[in-house]
Amino acid sequence: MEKSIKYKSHCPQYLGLDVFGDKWTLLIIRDMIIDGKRHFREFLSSEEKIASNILTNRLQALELEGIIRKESDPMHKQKIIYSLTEKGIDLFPILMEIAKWSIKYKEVDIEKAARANKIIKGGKETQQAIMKELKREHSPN
Amino acid sequence: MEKSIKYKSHCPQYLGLDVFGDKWTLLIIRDMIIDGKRHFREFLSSEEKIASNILTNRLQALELEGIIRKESDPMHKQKIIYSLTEKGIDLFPILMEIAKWSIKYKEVDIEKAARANKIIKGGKETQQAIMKELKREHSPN
DNA sequence: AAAACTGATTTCATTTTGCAAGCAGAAAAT
DNA sequence: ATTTTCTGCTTGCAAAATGAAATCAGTTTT
Repeated sequence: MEKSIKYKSHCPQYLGLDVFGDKWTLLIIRDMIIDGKRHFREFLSSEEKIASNILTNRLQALELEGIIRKESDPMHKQKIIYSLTEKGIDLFPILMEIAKWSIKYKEVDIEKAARANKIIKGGKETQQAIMKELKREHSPN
Repeated sequence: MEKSIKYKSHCPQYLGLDVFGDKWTLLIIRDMIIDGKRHFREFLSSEEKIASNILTNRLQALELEGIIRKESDPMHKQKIIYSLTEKGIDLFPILMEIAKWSIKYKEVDIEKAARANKIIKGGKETQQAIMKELKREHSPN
């Protein structure tokens, strides 16, 4: 993720990968979209075990990019709720295509594959319904 | 891309990102799929200017992963032709979803956006036709 | 008052990347 | 025939990113 240096190109794939082309960023988005995670410690506890400094760095970058939003939990002054913007929710189709490919070619956990396949077989409508629901869940305030 | 160490999880997104979750890998695939590039020097000449050692590294990893195939050019003994396997061609939908997102949120080159939008609007059929054609072009021998 | 939990920071070793130059071999040009 | 150019690829080294562990100051909970 570049700070705001000049872009190397204006190719659509490059511009996307410049934002989320690394090992962790899309996994954080996955945590939020698929697993409904919202707090720092939840992200830390994911199977892949991201380091806390990297997590902090990515959350900041994602907020700066306008993909997530930081809000303080009204119920717990010290807790911070991370939620997705529309820009973040729109990464969902990318996550699904990655899942599709992995299910075909890698040894994906059978339950997770089943869960993903349900959405894939549901087609565009199912996917849009999920995204619509996500937009409600993640709406500000 | 991990050598063959234990996977951190069997989550579909993680397993995919473990293969192509970096700045360069999908750009090489883009070069092959979108721009029809087949030779080392062609990849080197892309706008984003990948370093030659990184390129070598990624091409090796992609071959090891079974995403690309190396063949020597019968017309030019010293030239090597890199082509896509089915596993590589199946990354095309991911590239398209990334393009879709970038066109919506980033300053994508207008001509490249138009080219991508044509495919997007063509729907699943257009996409499948392109992939079928790619499979012919990239078939071994 | 102590303990546990919050998001984050610090330190430091390891790994990955970026950059520039250079390589041997093959083909093309002179 | 010999120089020049082109091929995929390597090397050396600096810079940046990552990983791991310990630690932090507040805030809740016990």
